[in-house]
Amino acid sequence: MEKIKQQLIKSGYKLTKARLVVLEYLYLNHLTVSARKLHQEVKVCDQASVYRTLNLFEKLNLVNVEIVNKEKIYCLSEKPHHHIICKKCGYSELVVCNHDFTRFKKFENVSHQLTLIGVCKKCNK
Amino acid sequence: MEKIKQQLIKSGYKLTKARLVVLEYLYLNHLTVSARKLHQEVKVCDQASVYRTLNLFEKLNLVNVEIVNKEKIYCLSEKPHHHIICKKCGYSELVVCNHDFTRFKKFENVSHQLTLIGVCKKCNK
DNA sequence: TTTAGTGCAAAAACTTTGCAATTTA
DNA sequence: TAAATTGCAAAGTTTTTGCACTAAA
Repeated sequence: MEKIKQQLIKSGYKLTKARLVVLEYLYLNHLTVSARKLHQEVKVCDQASVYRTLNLFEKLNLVNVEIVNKEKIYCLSEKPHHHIICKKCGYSELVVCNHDFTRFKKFENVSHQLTLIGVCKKCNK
Repeated sequence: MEKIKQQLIKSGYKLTKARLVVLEYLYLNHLTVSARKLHQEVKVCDQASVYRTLNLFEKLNLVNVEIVNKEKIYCLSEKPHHHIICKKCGYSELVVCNHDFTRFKKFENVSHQLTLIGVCKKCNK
């Protein structure tokens, strides 16, 4: 988390309350959050600020965006990992990332997003 | 494509003009399309029908949804494949899928979405 | 003190919905 | 012909924006 703060500063952005709150929220709940939910739960700042913050984080590649059940969800990309998500109840677990998808003929700076979607055994009873 | 049509029929859905057009569009342009663009280019049916069709296809797992540059993009999931996409110009290529991400302790019926995002060498000059 | 960032409220963009009319099987 | 699907127009959501005010460095 400190590292991310440093990166924000280094890139010329200020460490504002909105950014710190969103960052902390993503850090603590770093499984899955949509912008809407994040704003509902973090009442500290305006929704516009939540969106602006998430957009900034996205631009700086601090977060990954995925879609689950028609909802954009955000998570910190700090540590390489993925999620496996139950499409019925939303339960999710981290999946360690040990993939190397970086070598391509015509592309450089390649990063990857992997989302695993299934049904957890509880829901599948 | 025939296989998909059969699946629609078997699931009790009618082969309407809207569905055929969207299906064909996805088949021909099966790299990346957003709902908006799809509707712009396929002027045959109403936007509501495009959305309804894409939602149906999504429910039946006929398409995958990913996010690139804040845009939901759809592609047929018929053949296992992924995309590598240039985040600057949108240029994309298919990447053959040979991954097996199906075995998990607490999950069943696991499918995966993988998106590779980079910068193509043209843009990186 | 300066500049970036915020909140607010309004606008824009995106997606869904109800219902009468149409189309498919 | 019956049932599913569509178009249209309106409503609902989500996301962005302009601008005066505030906070960070």
